[in-house]
Amino acid sequence: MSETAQRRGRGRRPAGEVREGVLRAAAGLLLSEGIKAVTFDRVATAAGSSKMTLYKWWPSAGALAAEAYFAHSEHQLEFPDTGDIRADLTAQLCAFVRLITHEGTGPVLAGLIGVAQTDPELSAAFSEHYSAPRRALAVAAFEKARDRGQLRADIDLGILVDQLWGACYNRLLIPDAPLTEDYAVALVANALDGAAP
Amino acid sequence: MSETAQRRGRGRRPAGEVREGVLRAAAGLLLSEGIKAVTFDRVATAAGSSKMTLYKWWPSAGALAAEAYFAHSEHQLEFPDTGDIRADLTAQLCAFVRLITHEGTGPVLAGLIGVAQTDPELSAAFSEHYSAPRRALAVAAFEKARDRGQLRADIDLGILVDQLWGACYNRLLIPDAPLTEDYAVALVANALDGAAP
DNA sequence: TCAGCATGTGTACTGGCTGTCCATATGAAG
DNA sequence: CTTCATATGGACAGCCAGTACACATGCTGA
Repeated sequence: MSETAQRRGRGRRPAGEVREGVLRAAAGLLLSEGIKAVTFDRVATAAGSSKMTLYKWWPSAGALAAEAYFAHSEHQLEFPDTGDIRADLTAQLCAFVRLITHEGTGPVLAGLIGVAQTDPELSAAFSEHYSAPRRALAVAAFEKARDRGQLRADIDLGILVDQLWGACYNRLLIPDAPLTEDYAVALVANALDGAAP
Repeated sequence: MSETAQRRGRGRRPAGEVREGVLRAAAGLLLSEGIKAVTFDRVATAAGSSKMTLYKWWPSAGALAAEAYFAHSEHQLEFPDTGDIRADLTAQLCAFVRLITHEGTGPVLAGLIGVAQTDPELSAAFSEHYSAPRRALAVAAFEKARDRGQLRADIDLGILVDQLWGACYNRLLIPDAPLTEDYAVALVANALDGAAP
């Protein structure tokens, strides 16, 4: 698991080397045992490093977990753009549902969001490196669709993001109802066509 | 703060009396210092009780916090029913937004949902006593509206719940965009009328 | 090439929280 | 009133966060 368990002794080590080892160890713990396992103590032990080093570089265990997650899983950010917003949205949202219903990803993502509620540093890192860029990308795609005349000009595109991805996050975080690809398909239809007759 | 700090000595005490004191102490900690302050240790100390007692009655500190929250704040469950689903929804969602943007409620609710991601007992309690009943109530209101012809017959009403309340929860838990009453109004319009031209 | 320094690193320690064991005071049953 | 079952409380070990201090090593200047 941790191939660099033997310490090299005290003193200074190349920063990048230790940093990479710590992130690898954190990612390993995060993916195998969940967010609760990502503590400074355990990561330091697994990386053959010292807690003091981690405290110097990361403000909280949650922030470390977030960086490890983002570095480990460079998920695709590109938004398909075939010119048909309905098809593009359906494809993108189905892919998103597949991602967050995957056993190794959904709980980890949910755990990160969960800890973010009481860890401001993790919250900031999550927003900066994950949620905000993805929101911006979706809004940009919506703007192009609106310019093509596929979306009404008078609606707030940010709201549309919440109605689609936010709805999925809701079923991930508050699992009172199932989260399936059929759900994603129906979600797109609902959002575009409306619920009124 | 805790008027019953003096212990009555060892031995058995009336269960209801202790239980109520514990819940009061837990609610106090939850509302004043947040979910992180609701630990078995601190609640037991504040209630003048013993940790062992808490372990016997609650499976986790999160479950205790949830029960304290639900018992302390018996939020209104009634759904307005004036016959106009658009007006009723707007009123209900605005009230919801007011509730979760209130300084003393929003962070607490977000904290509970956050901890629920890694606390199965809290997750179950939250679903059973909070989210599921509210979802059922909303779906019931939607069914009445649909029978009145105010909603299309072919849509999944559960999805509509996610698109409205889920969108709000999304802005509560992943605060990349502001959460206002204007937002709630626009949300209802979007959900009912759709985003397509 | 080598010495000195600044910097990052490791050890040790305190304090808080979790989860459990065991003695015991008390409410309830007979 | 006596006896018993049971809830209660104190104590304890283990894990983790966060900090203070000693020190080895990579870098810089001569």
